[in-house]
Amino acid sequence: MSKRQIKTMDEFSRVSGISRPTLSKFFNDTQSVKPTTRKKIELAIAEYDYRPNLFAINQNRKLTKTIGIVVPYLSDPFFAEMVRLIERLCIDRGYWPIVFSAHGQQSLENNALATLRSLRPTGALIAPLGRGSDIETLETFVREVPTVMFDSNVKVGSAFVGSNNTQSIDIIVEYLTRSGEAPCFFEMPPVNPNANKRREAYCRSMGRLGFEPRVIQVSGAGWDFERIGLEEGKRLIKDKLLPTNTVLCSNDRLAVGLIAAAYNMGLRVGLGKQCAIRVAGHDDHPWAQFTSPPLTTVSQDYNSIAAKSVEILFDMISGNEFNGERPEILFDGRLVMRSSA
Amino acid sequence: MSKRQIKTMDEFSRVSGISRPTLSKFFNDTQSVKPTTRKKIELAIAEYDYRPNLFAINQNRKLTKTIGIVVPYLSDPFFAEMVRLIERLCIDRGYWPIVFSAHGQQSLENNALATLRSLRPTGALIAPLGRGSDIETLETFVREVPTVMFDSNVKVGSAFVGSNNTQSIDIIVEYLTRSGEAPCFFEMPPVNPNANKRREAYCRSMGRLGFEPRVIQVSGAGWDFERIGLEEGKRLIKDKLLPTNTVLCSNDRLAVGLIAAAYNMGLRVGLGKQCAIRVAGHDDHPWAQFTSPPLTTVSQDYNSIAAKSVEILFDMISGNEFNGERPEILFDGRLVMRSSA
DNA sequence: ATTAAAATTTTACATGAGTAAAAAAAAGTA
DNA sequence: TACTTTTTTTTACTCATGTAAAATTTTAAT
Repeated sequence: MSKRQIKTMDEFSRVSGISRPTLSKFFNDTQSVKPTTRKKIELAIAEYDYRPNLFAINQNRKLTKTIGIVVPYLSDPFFAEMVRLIERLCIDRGYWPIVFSAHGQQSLENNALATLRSLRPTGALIAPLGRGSDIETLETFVREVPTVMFDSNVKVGSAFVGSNNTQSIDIIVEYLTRSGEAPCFFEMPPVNPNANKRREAYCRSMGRLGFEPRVIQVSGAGWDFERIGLEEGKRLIKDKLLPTNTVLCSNDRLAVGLIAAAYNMGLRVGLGKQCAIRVAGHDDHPWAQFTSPPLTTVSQDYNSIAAKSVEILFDMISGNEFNGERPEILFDGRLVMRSSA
Repeated sequence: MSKRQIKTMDEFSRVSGISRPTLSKFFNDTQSVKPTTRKKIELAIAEYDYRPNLFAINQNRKLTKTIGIVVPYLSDPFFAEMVRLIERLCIDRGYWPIVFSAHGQQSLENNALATLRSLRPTGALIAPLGRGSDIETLETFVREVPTVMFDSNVKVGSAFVGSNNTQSIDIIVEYLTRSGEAPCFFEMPPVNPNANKRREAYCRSMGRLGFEPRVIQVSGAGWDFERIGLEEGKRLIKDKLLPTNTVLCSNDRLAVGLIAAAYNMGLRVGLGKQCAIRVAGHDDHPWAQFTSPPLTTVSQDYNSIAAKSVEILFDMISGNEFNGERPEILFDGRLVMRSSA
């Protein structure tokens, strides 16, 4: 390594003795040049430590080889994990994923979309804020770049991949009623369509099983779900406002807060005789296994959602129109029985 | 909005009636053109929804206006939060932050550095993997781009910002010994210098206070700290291998696991008479407030670390050499008393 | 109205690659 | 060896913006 600093492909062409167009071919697809040439280039790279300038590369390509990923809240382990999976899948296909987080704010989501747009990406995978999203901005965006929406189904973009909330809520309600008292449903004001879907699914499931649905909606805004679960949970317990001793939470983060609240109020959580309250969640968040007691929940199929989103996106990119339809693919959840319910 | 699609600054120049160089000036610094001109441009932007192509912009600038952020593990809420703060600070200075996560793997860290390098960023903020980092790659990187290291002090790069582990461990050891039994120290094989610093600080503090230090190092690799805390914690409790009933964990994530382990083994955690074990952590992770019981810990000063890192980076970018010295700035921790210890 | 200063426009070239077409060289085959 | 096919080189143009220098226009001040 470390002769002099090579900055351009032209210089690198001179020192390596390979013509620039051939180098260009090589950097776009290593396999597209003869093995002997490839060897020579790879040796020269090792010696001069040259890498093409990403800006120059992407400016001129019509296919940018850039994929935008936008999530509402990167500090939420669900999205952190989804991003990890999606990033990997994009890299494997030779693309360059760029991640943006809206940090829960519409202005930042719009900002991310604007920045992303000016990168002229090949495609984008967006988990929108949901209720907080600026639909018009989203629509402008998807008109310009092939986009798959995931997680939260705002009706924009030409495809959606997410969880089958109806099915997943169904199995957990079914489990809870079967193993004990029928649950009430604990939620905060919905931030996205999933939350609504889940409440509706809960009501239907309860109805079908012959129980009266009981929805407890507490106040609270933002993405600080655990805090809301904790504070509102304490209040509900103190004022005895929970209609049942089995609580199905709209998501795991809320459940984490509620379990903390129960502990704080001296209520033992779990399914044993000596327990005062059962708590269940939804998502199988990374934290769910480390609550005390571990959280019974229903998992979202992270891997399938990520894989399918990416697959559909690349279908779209290669011109597949899905017969003019907007595919909506939902993956089933799986019951994860632990000891909180 | 929505006349025809404007794709280049040239087109935009024609439809807006403003010359291209003036537009260029405007997009680089809104304030650098006359108010009347600015108004005209802003109106035209609103009408035609034009944004300059980021690749073309950055290719040609010597100052790229791009800042790279590299963290070892984005799913760790500590880093997620740091990224959030740093991103914001960079944007406020008119720069474009790009985030990379090594996902705990050396190959991915190297990959991120390579990609970042080919973006020719103005500067970079790196929280290295630590023990898993490829020092040579890091050194090559920092030779080329102004870099501030944070969180984990591998001795590379021209500045470091992090926590004062000596001080922070000191106050929690002091608190624990003062309020009850002296703690043992629970750790896993160190992934970075912080872990070592903390163990050493623990031993010194204990020595100074006249206690015998007792370090319990369990096995386990990777970044799945909670799992290690849970599984090894269960083993330690079952086999009665904990030398004391007060445990100071090397970090909060380990403590989260240990609290779950204690619950699982029927041990009540807390500082009351009827509690069997006290658990304390380090970092004040976002989750620390939602364990059962809430975790007593010592906070890292997220805001100061982020702010100072960015400040120093921009100092470096504007040519400040710090008299040839490598500044190492450490922020003190603050004791966060909750009920786990 | 005159003059000076500030801002904008005109003109022209730079950046670092992608890419197309024709010519040349290398490899494979009969 | 001659011929065909594949690969590489040569040449030249493109992309969308940055940026410098000179000419022009606008604004402000006298």
